[in-house]
Amino acid sequence: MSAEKPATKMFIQIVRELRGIIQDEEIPPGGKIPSERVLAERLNVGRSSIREALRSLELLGLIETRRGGGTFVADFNNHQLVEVLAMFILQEEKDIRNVQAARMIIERDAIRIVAEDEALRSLPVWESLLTNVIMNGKIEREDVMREIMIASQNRLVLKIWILLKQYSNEPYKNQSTAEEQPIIKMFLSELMLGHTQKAIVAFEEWAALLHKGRE
Amino acid sequence: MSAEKPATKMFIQIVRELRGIIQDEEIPPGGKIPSERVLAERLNVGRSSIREALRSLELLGLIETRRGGGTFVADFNNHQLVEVLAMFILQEEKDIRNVQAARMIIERDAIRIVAEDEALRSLPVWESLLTNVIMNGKIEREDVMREIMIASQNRLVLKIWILLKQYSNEPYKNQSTAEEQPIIKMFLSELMLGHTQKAIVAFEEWAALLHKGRE
DNA sequence: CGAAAAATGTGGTCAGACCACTTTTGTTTA
DNA sequence: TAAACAAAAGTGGTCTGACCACATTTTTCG
Repeated sequence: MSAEKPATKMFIQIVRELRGIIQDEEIPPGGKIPSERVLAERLNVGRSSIREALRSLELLGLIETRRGGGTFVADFNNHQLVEVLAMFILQEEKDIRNVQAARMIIERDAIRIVAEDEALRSLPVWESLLTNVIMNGKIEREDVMREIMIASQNRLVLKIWILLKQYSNEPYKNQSTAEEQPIIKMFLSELMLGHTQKAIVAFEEWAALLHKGRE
Repeated sequence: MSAEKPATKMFIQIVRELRGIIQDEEIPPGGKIPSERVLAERLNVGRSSIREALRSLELLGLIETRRGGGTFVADFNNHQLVEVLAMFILQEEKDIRNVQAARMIIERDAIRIVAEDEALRSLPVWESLLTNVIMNGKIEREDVMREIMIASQNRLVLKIWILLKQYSNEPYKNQSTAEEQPIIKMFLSELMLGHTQKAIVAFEEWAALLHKGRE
């Protein structure tokens, strides 16, 4: 009949209440949430139910817990979510090429973002990297790309990138070879000039070079 | 076994083990997971710890539970994830933008891949979608993009896309408006013709249109 | 006053107990 | 034999109470 079932699971309900509490009491990121025992009494449920809800939120990276300390509202920027999902989703991906492809998609776009933004492409870091290549002749692709990923200012994408990087597990450790240097220089130069397409072309040549040297 | 200091939280560890079990025993989507009591004994932990892990995965929509029935691995799709994350994060407009941006990066590249491949852009599905737009006038952006993601043949990227989609999915099932239709038609046409740039431009106009209609 | 020590608070984990519900099993019956 | 029914077993849902390990606060004492 119309008898109200607990349509939503208890722990989902608790998640809702929790959000209400955080909101009503204006607990800021980093702020402390009432203890599990207090919450249990306040919401009239068992502590274990409270914990199930809290653990869920923790897995999502929405709260942090410190043993002996308490539970705190997390900084929304560290989603543990990505890692956990990766555990389930990436696991079965044996095909490294897919990972590599995914990574390049992200990298390519980050380059575009940086190149097309006056402020971003003017960051001193590119000049610094370029100088480094010319002077020392050694630089790692990963380091360059990390700077670009960071510059592109999307933490979520950065997170995914780092994750893919771990999974692709490539032997890119090599110092840049003499063959690589002119490409790197061109890449960075075009990037700083805001020539998106040329920068991406150079980027792809660079990638192809490394890839070729491995088979 | 020695007294190991669990660097990672117990319930996270259990999540890992769970993944291993699902993998090793090749439990398919919809398949049944061992009962909580069995798992507790098998992993030598308390049932409550098992439950905390399971509840976390349930919140992520990775498993389903049926009271009295059992626990089952789910098919990644519409589950609490969106709702819960929205509940906590939606206020942070910035994060949503990041998700949306990440999603568009992937979509844009998938379009490129399809458009630049003779065989892919010739798939009958595009003609079918186009017809659908013209005849019924209604089509969802999500459905179109899903076809493109699938066609681009990178399962990993497809999965990431699904994840991001859940994160950012707009609550409204907006049918395509009259305003949208010409853009959709142009998009699909250019795609089929292999005009990558034009297709992407149309794609972005489409996105902008949807985005605009929401503020 | 300041440092050491004790008390308190908090999350982490476990064990056991019911409950409500579903599935399986076993028995009876048409 | 086959269908229908009833009993038993299995499973998730929840609560309680008990320790533990660690962190913070309070008290005590030099």
